[in-house]
Amino acid sequence: MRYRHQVSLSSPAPSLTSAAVLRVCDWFAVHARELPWREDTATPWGILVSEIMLQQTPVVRVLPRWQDWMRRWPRPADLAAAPTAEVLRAWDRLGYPRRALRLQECARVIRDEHGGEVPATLEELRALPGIGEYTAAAVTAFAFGGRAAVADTNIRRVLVRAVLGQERPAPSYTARERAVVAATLPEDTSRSVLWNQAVMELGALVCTARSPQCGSCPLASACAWNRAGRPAASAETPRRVQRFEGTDRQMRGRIMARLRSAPQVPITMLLELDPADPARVRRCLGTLLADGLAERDGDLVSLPS
DNA sequence: AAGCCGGGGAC
DNA sequence: GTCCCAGGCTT
Repeated sequence: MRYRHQVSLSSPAPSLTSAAVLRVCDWFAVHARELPWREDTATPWGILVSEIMLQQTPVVRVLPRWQDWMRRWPRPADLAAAPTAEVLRAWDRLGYPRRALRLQECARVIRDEHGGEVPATLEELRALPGIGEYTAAAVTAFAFGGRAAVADTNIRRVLVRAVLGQERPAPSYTARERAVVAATLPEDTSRSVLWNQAVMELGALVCTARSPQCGSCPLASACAWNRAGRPAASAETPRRVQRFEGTDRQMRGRIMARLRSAPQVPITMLLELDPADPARVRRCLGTLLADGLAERDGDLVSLPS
């Protein structure tokens, strides 16, 4: 285990009672949404694809893209062999298209180094492109039934409220939070898988960021934040939400949308995306070319072949 | 630890 | 207009 993951034994992390854990699992059995990547027929590959698509992207927007994607590329080898331009078009407007590039790289590594099968261990998953700490744990748990501490934005928020009594997590995943997530994870493996799913769903449906429905929460009586009167977060931890309007990120998105719409696009047409500032378009196009999201052939730009 | 990377819907 | 969404990668 790496040093920064170690927890001081002198201050054991607070946790939840086993009764509270059971209440959340019971709640999940009744209220869980029916999502296609949760069906018994879902493959590890399908679950991995869903996790990548769901990174910073709401479920409702992922659903149709995932269905099309899995119908088209049901196995890693199928995606590995696809033209990258088609992969990026299928990604459509899910956002952060570098995820689509990494997903295809991921498929190629799985084909070339794992015999075409999604690896089942945390370490092997974490080594795949586009798979970080969260996704490796999620695939371990949800695709292979392994015991792993899953910590997405929902689980972090629920546990920070219920255990630490704060309205919302810090911007970065702190060692303190990590200790709470680990301490709360049930020892029993199958119970841990259910727990991860249940807390995540609770955060998505009840313990939401904006208007938590504490009245119908199975943790209400155990929740430190609720018991304290749901105090607002201190102003010391500012939101630092990223601006979008007028940024390079927005322009990159506009360029990508234009590239998806035709086999090739003249640079002159791309420059018209911001007639007042063609230098900005050129700068953004440059970063897209550097990222491998676009290709240039003379005056023509296209998605990568 | 901080900054960057899309896009859309809820408020 | 603000905030949020099953995060990851680079510096």
